[in-house]
Amino acid sequence: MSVSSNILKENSRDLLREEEPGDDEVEFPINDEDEDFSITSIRIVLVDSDPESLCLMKNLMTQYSYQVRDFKNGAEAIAFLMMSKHEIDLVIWDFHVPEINGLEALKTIGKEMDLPVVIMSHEHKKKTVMESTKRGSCNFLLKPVSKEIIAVLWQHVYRKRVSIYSVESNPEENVGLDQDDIDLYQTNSNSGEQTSSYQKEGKNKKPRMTWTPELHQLFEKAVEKMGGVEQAVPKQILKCMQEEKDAEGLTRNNVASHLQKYRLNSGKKSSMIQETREDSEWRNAGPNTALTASKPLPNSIFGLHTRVPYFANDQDARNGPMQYPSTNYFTMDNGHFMTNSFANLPYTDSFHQQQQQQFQHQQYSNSSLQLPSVITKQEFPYVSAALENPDLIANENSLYMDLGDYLQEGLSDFDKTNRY
DNA sequence: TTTGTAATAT
DNA sequence: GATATTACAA
Repeated sequence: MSVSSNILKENSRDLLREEEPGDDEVEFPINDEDEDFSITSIRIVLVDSDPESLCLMKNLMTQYSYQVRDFKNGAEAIAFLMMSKHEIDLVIWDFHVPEINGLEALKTIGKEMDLPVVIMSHEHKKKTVMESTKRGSCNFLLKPVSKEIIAVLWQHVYRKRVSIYSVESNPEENVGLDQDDIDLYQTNSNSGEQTSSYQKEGKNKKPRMTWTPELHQLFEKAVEKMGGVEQAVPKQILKCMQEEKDAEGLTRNNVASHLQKYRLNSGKKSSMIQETREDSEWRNAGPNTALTASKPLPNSIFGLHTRVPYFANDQDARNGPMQYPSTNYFTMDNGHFMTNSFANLPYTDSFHQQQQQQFQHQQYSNSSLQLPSVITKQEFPYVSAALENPDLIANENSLYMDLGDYLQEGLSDFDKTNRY
């Protein structure tokens, strides 16, 4: 652990070099004697037409052990990228670069290379943010970019390297499509049947049922009506539910299974009264206590994703995180612009409220640095390396976009443009 | 037959 | 990992 932070530091020292005109073969030293996840240092191309901002950002990033190659000119940056795309880990592009703005950059980079792109801008008009995100920006940073944010930029790279969710997005379909190919992914949104691979030889499998919040509400109501979790019994619950509403396709087994989980859950609730003192200290730590950052965040399933999840419609999007806390979340980064959708969408029933609490507990609320909700053990060394100098940690630029608006305007578009 | 539980599949 | 399905003992 300390080893990797040392590596980071050492590397950062001699790796940075100024851009030399004419020197086309600029390359970052690469030595990935890839043991477990040996990332020596993260190589970033930074593009911003504003020299001051560029310089500031670069300096800051350098302090965090990133290797930075900066460009004022978009065309040059693209040229460089074309040449060195395999040596670069991440691109940060100012939205307002004149010749090649953020969107164009996203388009080109998306087409020509497989690199995560972060867009930044001095403003955060909805349109700017939306367009960037739709175009595939994996983060949107408001300038001036705070240190905390910079400290965690590595994760975009890390996610990609580990490729947990290996991005299987039919690359061939992507080639040659134009700016207006926004609805590229709309394949089977409404076009009747889907002839998916698992539908071989007429043996269509029974579809997996999902417990929507609505369904669960019904379920809970039924359970309540028959005197609590312990009394209720699958068959009667089912009957009760079907009286209430046409719960078509719902089997007794489904109910039994759900009841099983539900009981488990409610049992846990009553016995899980207390958090450890350490937890509490961590959670209650003030916003500027950089020290607290040394406590590893809990390892869990929620986390940053550089893709926007796919939802069939707005309603699903709102419900999704509750419905599938483990798989369907509206996660964005760093707590600045994006956050889980449940945040503004309180639930009224106890089951979901409980889940919501769990979410929030594991979410940004317990991080003084607005780190992503979750960092795995493996990831942690990189963060801690970056954070080793507490002086660098400041707390500023807390900006929130109103998520309600965002969802309303954005989701129908996301829905068309992004699949998960 | 139904239920509770645990293994198995997604 | 979590959740849904399936299997099976009680």
